[in-house]
Amino acid sequence: MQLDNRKKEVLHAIVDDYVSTNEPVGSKSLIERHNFQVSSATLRNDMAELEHLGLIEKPHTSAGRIPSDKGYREYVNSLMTIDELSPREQLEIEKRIDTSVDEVTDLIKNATHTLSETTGFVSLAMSPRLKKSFLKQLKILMIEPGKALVVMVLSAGVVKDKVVRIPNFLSDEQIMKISGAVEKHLTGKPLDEITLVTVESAGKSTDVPEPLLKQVLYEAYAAIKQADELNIYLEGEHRMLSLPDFSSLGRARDLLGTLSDSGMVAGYVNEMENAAKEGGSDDSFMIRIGQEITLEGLDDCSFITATYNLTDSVSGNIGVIGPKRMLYSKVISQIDFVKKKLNKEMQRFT
Amino acid sequence: MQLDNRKKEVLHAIVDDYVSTNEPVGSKSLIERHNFQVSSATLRNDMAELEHLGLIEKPHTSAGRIPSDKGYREYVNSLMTIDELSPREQLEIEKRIDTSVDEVTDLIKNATHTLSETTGFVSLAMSPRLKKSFLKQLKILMIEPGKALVVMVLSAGVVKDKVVRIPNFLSDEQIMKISGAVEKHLTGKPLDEITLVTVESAGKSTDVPEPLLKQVLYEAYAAIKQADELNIYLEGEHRMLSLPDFSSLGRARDLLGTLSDSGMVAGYVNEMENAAKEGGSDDSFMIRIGQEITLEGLDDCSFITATYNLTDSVSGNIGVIGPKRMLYSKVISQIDFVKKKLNKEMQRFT
DNA sequence: TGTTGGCACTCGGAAGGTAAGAGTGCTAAT
DNA sequence: ATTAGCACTCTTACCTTCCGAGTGCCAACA
Repeated sequence: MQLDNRKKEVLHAIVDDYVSTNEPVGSKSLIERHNFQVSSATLRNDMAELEHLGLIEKPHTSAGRIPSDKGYREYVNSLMTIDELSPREQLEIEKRIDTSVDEVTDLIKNATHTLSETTGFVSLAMSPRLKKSFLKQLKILMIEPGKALVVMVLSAGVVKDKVVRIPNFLSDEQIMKISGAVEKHLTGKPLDEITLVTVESAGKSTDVPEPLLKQVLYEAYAAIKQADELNIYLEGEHRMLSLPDFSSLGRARDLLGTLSDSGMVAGYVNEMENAAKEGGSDDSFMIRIGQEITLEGLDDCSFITATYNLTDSVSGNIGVIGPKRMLYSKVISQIDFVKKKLNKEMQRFT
Repeated sequence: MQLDNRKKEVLHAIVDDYVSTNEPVGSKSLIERHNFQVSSATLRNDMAELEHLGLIEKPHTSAGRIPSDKGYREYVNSLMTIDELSPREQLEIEKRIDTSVDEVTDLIKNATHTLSETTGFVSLAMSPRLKKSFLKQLKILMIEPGKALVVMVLSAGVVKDKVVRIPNFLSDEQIMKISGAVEKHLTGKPLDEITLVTVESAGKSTDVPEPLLKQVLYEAYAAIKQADELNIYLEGEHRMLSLPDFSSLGRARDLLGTLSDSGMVAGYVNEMENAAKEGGSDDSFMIRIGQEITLEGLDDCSFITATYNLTDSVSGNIGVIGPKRMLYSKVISQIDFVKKKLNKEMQRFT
């Protein structure tokens, strides 16, 4: 995209003005508000050019221009500058995140909540991708005949457990034997390398009769697999209703309808993450604008996520879904700050 | 409320018509749609009377009448008849609730989801009130230096746990001692009878040095208290946006804003439950209509909940928040059916 | 070649005015 | 107690008009 400097400034100004006023911006008001040393007619020529390039568009013939998805994209990629949050703002966020929690999950939820409050948009976080973390402990505890609890401690400092059904007549002792054998064989293995076969071979060394053993091992395997399932935390959906961008009930309904299917959103975030990894983009933010988002009803939204790290190999995402008419630089620095705060606090757990 | 038969029929008809058409109903359309053996002028007189009694009201001078909160209340209390769901509908619900889950919590979530889908409204469920359930097992497991897991098995078939911090230099053995002592003293006690004092005295019999012991016991106590905290599950908030009753963005925003504070909703449900218990109402449904609801933004809603039972003494609530312009009898039978299904499936866990 | 002033043109939105329709309350008659 | 009739009210939809912001283009200019 080869734009001369003034055209860049014009696009920049249009985005800024439109974001702050929510009105299509015309050549005249552009002159009034910014210090362009040229006349409105000149800007009109520039704007016609920008429109030709698909960076801005007009809602109808006699209105000003608004940025197109492509225009926002250009703005985000090359035009905007991101500056740090002011100390005030930083303090505000630090005050909000409650870090006196005992589990990583709570910390993430807190961060998500804070992010939604500070941005005024929908925030979301994915639970850490635990596939790459390894098993530090695994215990099967007898709860009552027919019922046991599989407790797993993972390298990332996370504890997971699951109630499982076991054959009724297994004794406490037998369970302990199995538990010990499984733990011995699996400790140190990353979750994504543990398969049903691995688990079953781990149980071989016990003298528990075959079919019973097999059932317990299967349940243990299921518990392990459940441990690396991804959760998503979404917050502040209702805030979208306060934005003029969603003052049409139809849009709002489509948006919230889609967001209510959290599994679908989680899937999309995962796709984004994978695409970013493959694309080799070392940019720390993933940004999708408007129609770039393939989820239904998010045409007027932008999706911005960052990656937090629980350990070197275990990470997750945290970010925001807002109107595409947003203060990108501000929101990005807010996400960035929350992410950093999260990374720092997470060290306590690992 | 002494109403002659025809007036009752008129109110009944007005509610029915208004619920199904969402239009204020006038004397003429009332005649057309129902088999009143009198003229519209007579109905007009009756309606004037009903309005005088505060049971119906008109949005403006030249419109038909709509039921007031009091009118709905009369309808719900004395006018409507509740009939069972058709076999079709029953089947539909049974098909939807996935009962192949391992934990009570998942069952409740499933039921809530189903209820929202079948009614088309917001559904909600409270987790079981575990105060009255007693401790069957309590184990403190060492995870790593400074960190332990408190696992509790409750009489209601529920397993709860919490990661807690403990002094770094406590040994595995010491923790096991404490765990054993606490379990021995507390097993069989209902949760609401366990206090910090109880827990601390339970630890006396160990030979672990005082300040360390005290910290562990405190954490154990905190874990127990956390176990009986109430959770609320809310589903389908976005469905409200599809209802004509909330086609005004302002109303919709207020409603979803309030619902987003799940703690507040949970508190309200609890209040309702307590009020019902004190009132000695043996009615199995709690119904709040319009302004009867003290939560902000729910003026146009009705709140209907029923009580499910996990055990004799452990119960929770499940229900619906919908527009007050709803098919009460249908919704009530839907909730009733889901509740019964839930009660039945829960027996598996206890 | 890029910039500028000028001007005719377009279109959406606000304002105002009218007509239709549904429903009411009241009165007088049955 | 019930009914027919009628004047009155109020909302809604629809039309017309008008204003202003903004555009594109042209001819003149540096």
